[in-house]
Amino acid sequence: MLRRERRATLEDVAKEAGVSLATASRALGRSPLVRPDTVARVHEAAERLRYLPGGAAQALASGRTMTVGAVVPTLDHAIFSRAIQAMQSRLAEDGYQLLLAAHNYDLEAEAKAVRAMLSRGVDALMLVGADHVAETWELLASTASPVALTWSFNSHFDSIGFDNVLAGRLAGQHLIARGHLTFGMISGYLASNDRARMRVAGLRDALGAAGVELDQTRVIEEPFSLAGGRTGLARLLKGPKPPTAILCGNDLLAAGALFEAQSQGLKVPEDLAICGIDDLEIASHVSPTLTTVRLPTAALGAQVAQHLLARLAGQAVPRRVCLDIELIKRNST
Amino acid sequence: MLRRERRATLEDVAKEAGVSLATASRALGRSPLVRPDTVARVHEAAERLRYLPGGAAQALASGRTMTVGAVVPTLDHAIFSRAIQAMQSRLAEDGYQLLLAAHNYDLEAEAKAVRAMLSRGVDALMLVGADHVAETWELLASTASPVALTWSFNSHFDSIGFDNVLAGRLAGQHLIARGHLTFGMISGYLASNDRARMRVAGLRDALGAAGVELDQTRVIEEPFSLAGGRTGLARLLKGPKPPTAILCGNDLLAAGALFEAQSQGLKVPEDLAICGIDDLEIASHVSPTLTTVRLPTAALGAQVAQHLLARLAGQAVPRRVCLDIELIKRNST
DNA sequence: TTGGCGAATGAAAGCGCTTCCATTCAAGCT
DNA sequence: AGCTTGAATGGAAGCGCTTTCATTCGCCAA
Repeated sequence: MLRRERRATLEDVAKEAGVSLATASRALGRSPLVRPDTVARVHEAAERLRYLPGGAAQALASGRTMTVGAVVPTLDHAIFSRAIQAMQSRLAEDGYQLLLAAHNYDLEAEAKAVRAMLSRGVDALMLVGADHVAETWELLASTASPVALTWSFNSHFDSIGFDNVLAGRLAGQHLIARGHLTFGMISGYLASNDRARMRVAGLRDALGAAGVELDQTRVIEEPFSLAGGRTGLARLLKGPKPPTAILCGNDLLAAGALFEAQSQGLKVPEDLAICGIDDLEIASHVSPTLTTVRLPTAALGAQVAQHLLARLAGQAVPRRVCLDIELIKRNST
Repeated sequence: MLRRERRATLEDVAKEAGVSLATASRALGRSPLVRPDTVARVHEAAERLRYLPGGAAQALASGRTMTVGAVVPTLDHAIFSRAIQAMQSRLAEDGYQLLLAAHNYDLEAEAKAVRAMLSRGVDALMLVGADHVAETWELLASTASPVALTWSFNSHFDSIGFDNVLAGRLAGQHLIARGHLTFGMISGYLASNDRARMRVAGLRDALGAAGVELDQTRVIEEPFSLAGGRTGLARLLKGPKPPTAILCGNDLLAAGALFEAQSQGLKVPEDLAICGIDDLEIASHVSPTLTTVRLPTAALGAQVAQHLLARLAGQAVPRRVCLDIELIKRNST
């Protein structure tokens, strides 16, 4: 049953339909210069031969690959996988494919991925954050393809993201308003992650405005996970004068902290207030439900796709899009 | 600062290095037929010109795209995003890129994605499950690229997965052993999802062996999410003679069911035993911790990549790989 | 009838690589 | 010295498309 015949080419189709290569190409490529009945003949021929266009040849001849690249830190966080999912659906609507790479917060690996994608050929590219090594910046600067930076902002490239400082600040103001005076923060690793650093800065900002200091030793770095949240809180509680309110870099950390607090016998929010960032599904299902700052990540993904698509279509687009974020007050604070 | 010079081509590099096109190509392509000092000269020239190979041309000339495609139902479940993440890392090690598409359990969309990838050009392809429309099967049968089906098995294509029936059966046997007699199952949607159907079958199997029936009305279909688990359990409890033990199609449903049980004042596991499938991180952090069947999804992803890579390298590989799964007993049963 | 024009089609030139084949040259033999 | 041999290199033919430019043809106005 193996068919060893070589894959049909456009030339075969043209022959089968009794037209020239050029006409066949135009007929399949929705060009307006072909008579409708010719278009039909060519399509039938293509169908009959089970013709599949050869992407490599198309790309070489046209200069377009119909592919968009995305380079993210990881897919292991719902945040990114959801954004990617949304982005891919939107791209697919316009016939674009998605080339994906994750670098696990290794910026050298990121540079390699960007280089590979640019070499491989992508019509546009999205990256996360504004923390990149020099090689990455050079690569981005020298490519002709549209580039979108996401999650945070940068003045040299189109950026679509949210105000991460504000996220920290909203949480901080809320906690201050609740009367807390001793704070802690459980963050992801700060190196290679400008988003995380900005959230800390935002919290510090809000506290500062109320005359409260956030001691550096009270900012704990842990992996973005439930386990990270648990050990993070455990570390915080071990110190002198444990905080009565903590902000977590994301909801996974927050949920982990919540579980740890409960297993240490602390009442949330009475003994300890916990605030997250992201608004993952889990935030509204744990008890107490989790106060958090909602980040519209699916929308982010869709917008990035939309933005890139528009640029590819030659349309004018804003160089900077800042999506709204919002504090969701629930019962953990 | 914009550089409008057209991107350097291999010909430019060859000229710069004072060698022929052929030699330049060989020098950059780790061919053994070039003198080391020539290789060095060419590399320096490439560096100097900031040469990036043109993927389209490489693909057209060599017939290899250095790209592997993956088509998954969704990235919104940790299960898939983790597998994809692992797969991508492994592929990257060998210089392959990952083209990704999600179809949201829409098998027609899946066929479109497969067609697009095959057309675009992928050297190998991975799909999830063995539920596919005719067009997909035809496409897979007529391509020369290696194909791997994952999660479940199929005799016509290489398959890498686990025994989903066994997953259901392990859970069922465990619950039976705990003395339960009235069961329910909260599953994802069964249409377009052979994995889900097999898990139900496995449970039914185990119960049957103990002389217990699983009524069809006790198999609830809900979206794979915490919310789905909640409403699923709520529906189950509303019926006559509510179950004392339930199996959930995945851990998200199980955690949701657990939250719902607790908010309805049921004690788990005393009043109700809950068992999940997947062993997500959350399973070991909720209280009571969740009994579940561990599926090695990250390993799955890595193995798929490994398998495809081996086939691309012309090595012999098993046509069927069944990964071990294991019941993890915790405190929810 | 003839010239002119636009619509539809065809011929052919690449796109930037890989790779087969031919060529060159130095070293190792007899 | 003359010949074989193998290593290193160059020449050139594609890979399968898109797109520019030229050509053909029918039709209308003159």
